[in-house]
Amino acid sequence: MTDSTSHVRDNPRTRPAKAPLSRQAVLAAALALVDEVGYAAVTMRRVAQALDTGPASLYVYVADRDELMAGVYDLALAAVELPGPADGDWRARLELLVSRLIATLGGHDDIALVAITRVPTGPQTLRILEETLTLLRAGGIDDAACPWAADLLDQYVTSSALELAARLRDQRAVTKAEGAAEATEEAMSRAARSELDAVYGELPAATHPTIHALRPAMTTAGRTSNTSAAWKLGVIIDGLLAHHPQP
Amino acid sequence: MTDSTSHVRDNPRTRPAKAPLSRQAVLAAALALVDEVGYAAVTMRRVAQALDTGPASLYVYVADRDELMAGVYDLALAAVELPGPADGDWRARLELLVSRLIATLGGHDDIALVAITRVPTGPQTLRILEETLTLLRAGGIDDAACPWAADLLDQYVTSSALELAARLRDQRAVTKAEGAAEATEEAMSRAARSELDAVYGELPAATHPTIHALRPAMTTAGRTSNTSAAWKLGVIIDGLLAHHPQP
DNA sequence: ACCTGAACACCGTTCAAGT
DNA sequence: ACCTGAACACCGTTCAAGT
Repeated sequence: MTDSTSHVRDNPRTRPAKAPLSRQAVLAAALALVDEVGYAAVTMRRVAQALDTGPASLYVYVADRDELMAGVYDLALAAVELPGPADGDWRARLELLVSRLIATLGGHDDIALVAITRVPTGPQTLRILEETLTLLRAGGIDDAACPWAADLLDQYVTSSALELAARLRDQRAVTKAEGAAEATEEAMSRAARSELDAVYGELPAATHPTIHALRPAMTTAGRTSNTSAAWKLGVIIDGLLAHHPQP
Repeated sequence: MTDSTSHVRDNPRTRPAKAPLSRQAVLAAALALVDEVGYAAVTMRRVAQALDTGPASLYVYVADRDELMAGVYDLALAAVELPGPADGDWRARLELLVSRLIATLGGHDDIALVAITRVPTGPQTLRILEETLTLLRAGGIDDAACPWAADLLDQYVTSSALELAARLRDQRAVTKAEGAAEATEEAMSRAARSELDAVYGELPAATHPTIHALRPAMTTAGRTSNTSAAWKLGVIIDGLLAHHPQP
């Protein structure tokens, strides 16, 4: 559709007043593209195109694609509101913060991949780290253990966000494929899960007795439901409270 | 160096008896390349080159790059030995299994990225899942919770392997940069950590009081040391034992 | 001084044409 | 029947040449 109107958009007279390029504009355009075409498909060329310029122009504002994506990651985190006193004690607030982080990051496709390649250090990341450490301390976690605990929670957030993003991707693919008629959760349960169910379900008891025995549990509940997410986070926090390594 | 001898290697008479192509040969060549040039730099063209053929020939044995890497991932897991009765009770065995998984995957650069994009279902993956579930059951974890617990452990393994891979990459870069004279652990502590230390260390108490207060803990111990890995795994297992969600 | 067109050195994947 | 050369449609990044 861009082609049919390109000579109109290219015309300086009809072009929508093209705001001057800036780092913020580049990051915002890239984040919008992540949502539209997916993380992997966001190329320097496509970002440039969205900004009505050439790819070379982006390098005035970002060092390379990696650094651009790190900026997008931090920009996405700006939408995460910190829980307040009204949200309960430290544990309730920490659980709320973590679930907001997973929902926000997972809502921008695979943007959480940024946190896997490098340790993010943007202002929004630091804002959330500060809050996480504060809540952990309020929970009585040893000062020496707090950074490790925050790191563990971060690993959990990142991998959960990527799992959520994959789930949403599957969901979109299915609803798009089948005329978008059925409920979203229902649609997903057959598509993405059916192949995995087939793998686990057909393993013979002779070679994989435990997987075979747990077959109903492995399929019914779903590996990445909302209840499993809450359960996992509960495990980690209970573990933080229970774990006292031999001194 | 390939150039100087290319006309010799290209000569069928001097070429080392080029084994016939097979899926196993392709996977093995790709795994060797992952170790040599890194996960991101393993291209279809480079794998083909290592096998003295063209990239198109690979598509007889693998569907695409993603599926090739999934095969490499499973191949890498073949080296993981399952703990036996001599290794202690279920918990000791589970801890040993997890640390072997992290060490093995992390030793092949970013190969663990495979487990983030898709849920691996290769034979080696299933062998290890079977053992993990067996150990969890032996530990008294509820049948219904075992798949979730295994999933949580898998998230921990994957992200820890990627952290380890990043640490080893930094280490190699530093030791290579400075004449390879000093001890490896020592070399790393200044390079990869110093920039992160700078970020945390220079945050003012006014805006980030907790990070500021915990500054010594965040730098001294290191975010990804062996002790922190053991601590984190201990937290998760203690959490699995302590967590009993409201019924 | 700032911007960018064009080029460089790559990619994954396909398929017609060969053996 | 099997294999692959050559081509297609892309990449990220650089830099000389323009304004």
